Amino acid sequence: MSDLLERLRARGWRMTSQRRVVAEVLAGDHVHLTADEVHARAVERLPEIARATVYNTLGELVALGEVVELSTDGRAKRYDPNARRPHQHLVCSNCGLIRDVHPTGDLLDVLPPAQRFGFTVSKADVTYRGLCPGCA
Amino acid sequence: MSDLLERLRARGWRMTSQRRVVAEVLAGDHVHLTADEVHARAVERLPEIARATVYNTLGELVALGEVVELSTDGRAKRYDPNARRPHQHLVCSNCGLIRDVHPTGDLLDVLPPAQRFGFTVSKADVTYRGLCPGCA
DNA sequence: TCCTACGATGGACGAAGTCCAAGTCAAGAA
DNA sequence: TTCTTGACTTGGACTTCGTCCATCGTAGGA
Repeated sequence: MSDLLERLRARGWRMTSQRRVVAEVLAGDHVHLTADEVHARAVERLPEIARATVYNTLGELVALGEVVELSTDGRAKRYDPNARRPHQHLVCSNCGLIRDVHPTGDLLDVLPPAQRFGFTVSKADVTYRGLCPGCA
Repeated sequence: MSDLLERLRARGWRMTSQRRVVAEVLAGDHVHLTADEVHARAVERLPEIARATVYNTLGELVALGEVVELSTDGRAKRYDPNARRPHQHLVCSNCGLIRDVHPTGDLLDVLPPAQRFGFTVSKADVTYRGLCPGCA
């Protein structure tokens, strides 16, 4: 994750304790926290950090392409730090557990030209749904 | 759409003017209205209809499998009456236009067992993103 | 060390959705 | 047809998630 901080600094990001803490909270695989969860964990390390700062920082990380935003359930958006390797998501319909998955092949290939209605299609976001081992 | 009303009645739905109006507002293809849009159109036909009633009715239609709920942008949920024929969605990244599309093949096939983490995967929701003819 | 523009703060605000107590009415019973 | 009743509707308060903004603080260059 420190390479993330390096990349951000290289792009002219002013490094503050708040931004560092948010970036650290997001470290890891299969991490899909809501903004409030990020804030709660950030507060443990930096008690004064404001909710608005977390929202601002998450928005910037998304704009920089370092984090992807997902809304799998229509409730709070979740933030996924694994943005550098494209992937999709597998969600448990019962408990909400989310895993990053890598389908084989190109998902755009299965959408024939006649089904594109003249759109220039550039990506496909897939949410696989089912039951996780614990809920099945 | 009147067959929808028949199906609902057959399932023991008490038919009220409010429910009828909501069902009528949702008629058609490529319809993807938000709850507030449904309410606005319902009010044109039945001025006293309450927002809560629209939410209740939409929730019931979803529970009955007659309407699918989608959240393509993390903002308000949208309601798609074309629930009887499985399909996916193609969304314009610029203006938000949504079309129903039918990809070829089974989208579950491209997720290898090793990528399922023990989940029982039952469906795949796909959002294709790109630019519509008007925005390209 | 000093400056200053960029970032953080926190409280108000807004959008989307839920909840609930009280009133209304669809549809079966008589 | 009228009666009855439980299901449905109403509207306003409330919750959650997120944004905005005026003011304050500070990272990092001079």
